[in-house]
Amino acid sequence: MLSYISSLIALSPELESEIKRISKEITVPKNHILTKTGERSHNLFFVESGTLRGYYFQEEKEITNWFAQEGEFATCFYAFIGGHPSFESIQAIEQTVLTVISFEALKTLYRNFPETERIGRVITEAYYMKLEERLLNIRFKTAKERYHNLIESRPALMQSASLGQIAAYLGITQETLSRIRAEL
Amino acid sequence: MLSYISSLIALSPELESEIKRISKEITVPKNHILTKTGERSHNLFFVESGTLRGYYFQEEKEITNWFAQEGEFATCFYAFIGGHPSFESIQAIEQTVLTVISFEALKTLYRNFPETERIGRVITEAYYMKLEERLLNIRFKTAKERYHNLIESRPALMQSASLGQIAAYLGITQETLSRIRAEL
DNA sequence: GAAGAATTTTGACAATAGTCAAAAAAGGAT
DNA sequence: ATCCTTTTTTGACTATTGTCAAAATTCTTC
Repeated sequence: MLSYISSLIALSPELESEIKRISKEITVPKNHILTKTGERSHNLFFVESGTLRGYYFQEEKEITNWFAQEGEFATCFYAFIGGHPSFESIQAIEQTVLTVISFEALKTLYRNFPETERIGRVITEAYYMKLEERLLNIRFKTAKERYHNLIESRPALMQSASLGQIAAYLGITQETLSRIRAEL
Repeated sequence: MLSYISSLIALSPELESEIKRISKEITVPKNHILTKTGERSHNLFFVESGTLRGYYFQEEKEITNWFAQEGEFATCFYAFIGGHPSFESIQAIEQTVLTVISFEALKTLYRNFPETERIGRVITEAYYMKLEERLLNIRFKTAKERYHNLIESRPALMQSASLGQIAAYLGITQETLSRIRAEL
């Protein structure tokens, strides 16, 4: 995480040691749940290796909303920007190494090192742009195109995520995805 | 705009007069273009009455990306969060009364009245949640459901926006929308 | 108010994606 | 290795949406 952050802002030795102090690295096994729907205490995660997914329930069914892989930040974004309770759960879909910072610690960091506010902005921006891109994709591309896009942009996902998770993410049924896959 | 802002943060007399000083109300006619793709100087708009649309070109075709109506903020959001050049254009689709604040003035406002940062956060949040909702809609609802949703949530849009604009916004073709409409 | 432009509707057809049900394959635990 | 569970694939059929072309309607402008 530090090397990623240092690509965003200048990292003074004091700031670096402060970030080290408030963050901790953890390793979670496959299927481990990091955040549950409705939870009020929030963390910002940075994926060092492995994969996380964000999901929630809709009409009894689990809907996978996003994936985060190596080098990406992940959090319940709605809670991140608004301080609301999380409406989605976050789960590791394979063994994952994470750096964790609590929202409280992050706020204190913003106060003591104002230049770190940029981190928050960059996360917001990245989240928003990804969402925008997905919306365009789904509005104007066929399921097949979206699937091939996903393979290109996140090849590693194909190993770790299940068909059902990928299908929900792409907004299609499992069966359709299975057929698209068989075609090649 | 002031009455909307006062619902978000306490509005001291000084802050109120400062906002009045840096913002100006303008009236633009139908089809007037407020922001062009690629522009570097940006404004935040607040719609007092009327309707704006954000759009851009993709493969020669104009794609309507969003609508903003009475009581909503509108801007090229990507530029708003990241300070990038605008990738979309903003146009009034009917006679529209707007309050305008430039990004520069807004930054100065943030500095002088830190409580106004909340405004930026609320705008970000609203934008993000709307986008998220749209993505869910389009992932799991049929064109018909999405159209009826839109009628419910923005009845006034049906008068001011053209069929093609609404169709692009919903991610369907004009013909399909026309047929959905005819069914009732 | 007529001519021309733009927008909307309709038709016929094709392609895409969904549904429900069952079979096949893969993964885990004992 | 075998049984059990979960995931993935396949089949048959249906529903939804897109495409291309033309007709009808509405909106502008002179």
